[in-house]
Amino acid sequence: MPKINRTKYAILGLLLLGPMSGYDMKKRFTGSISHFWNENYSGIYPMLRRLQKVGLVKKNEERTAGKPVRHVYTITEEGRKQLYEWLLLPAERPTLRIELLLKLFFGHIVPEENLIEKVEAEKRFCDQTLETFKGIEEHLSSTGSHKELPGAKFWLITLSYGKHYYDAVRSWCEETVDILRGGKK
Amino acid sequence: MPKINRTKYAILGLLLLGPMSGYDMKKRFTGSISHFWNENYSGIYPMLRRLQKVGLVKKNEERTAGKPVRHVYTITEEGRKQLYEWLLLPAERPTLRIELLLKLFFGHIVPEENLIEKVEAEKRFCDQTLETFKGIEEHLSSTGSHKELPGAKFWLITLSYGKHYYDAVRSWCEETVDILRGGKK
DNA sequence: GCGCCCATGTAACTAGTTACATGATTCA
DNA sequence: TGAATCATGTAACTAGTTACATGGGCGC
Repeated sequence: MPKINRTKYAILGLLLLGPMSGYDMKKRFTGSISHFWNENYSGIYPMLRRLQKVGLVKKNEERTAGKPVRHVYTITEEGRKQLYEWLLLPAERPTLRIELLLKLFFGHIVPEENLIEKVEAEKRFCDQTLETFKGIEEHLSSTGSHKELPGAKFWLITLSYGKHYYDAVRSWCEETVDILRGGKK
Repeated sequence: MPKINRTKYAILGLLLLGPMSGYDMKKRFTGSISHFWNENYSGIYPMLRRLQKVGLVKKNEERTAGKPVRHVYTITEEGRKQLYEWLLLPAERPTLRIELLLKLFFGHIVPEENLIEKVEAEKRFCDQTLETFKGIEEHLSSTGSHKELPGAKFWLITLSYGKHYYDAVRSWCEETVDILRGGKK
């Protein structure tokens, strides 16, 4: 089986939220969905052109005085259909490459203090991310901006995944620091 | 900053466990460390040659009657030094691309039963993996094969990460199935 | 005047996956 | 006799990252 191009579907999917430009998409990928997906400009722009060429999206140019031209894309019926087909397929699992664990696995040759630093950095990252999630949730419930999304439920589900995940990693970090400190020879 | 080649260090690191062939390495990558790292033959063999050429590993050919020649590699002092330098550096975080979440995020256009299936498949995967971990742990404690590794402690730490992770995802799956079933319109 | 935001994109590179290619031995 | 394991590797492709390139507007 050849590898499926997920950038294509990530882009088509974003267009379900409404017409937008490549720049808008990048903002989404850096924002609240960054904890489970990301794309760079160098993936987005060429893909948008390709999708336009084969008729899965339509382009409109928006001109506002004193601002750069915006290339705003809309999903077509055919685009929607192909996205739908892909959504039905089983989700492929990512092959993990967790550098932190690789470094810990070979950790017996470096000073333990160095390992502890790494684990604590990871913990700080978890804390930060969990804070961000809290902020997003509050923002969502207070402003009622869930109307922006056609499926706020699904959006909460992905957020919940993040919470479970970072909570788990966070407590692993705590345990691990204890082991590393306590188990000192 | 240019991207660092982690395959290089994954291979050098494995050689800390003792001399081995590319084939042996692949077995490790498919075995008990597969939950945090993987490499394919197509990454391993060319890298071993490259590492040999620059003197980070040494090759010995082992001939056994009736068996293919084994190319057994050993890490050199210089290899160990370079690995050490890399181990000290902060671990880079992977950019996540979780297809399941992407599909759920756009899930409002497909039948919910299809989404539930995907989440349940994920749960089954977690259960399976957790079972495997249990097996590994038992095997380790019963046979005392932890002597095989220079740092059994670190090995348990990586295993524990996996347990935390899959436990968390597993309970997220349960919650999510409930939401999807209960929240039916 | 500086830096950030808006907004578009390309070029060059690095990494990663899959398919291809070969062939002996061992075990059921 | 057929599948699995041992054992090596290459070729072709796909995906992903970083650096490069440009330029106006806005706020401090």
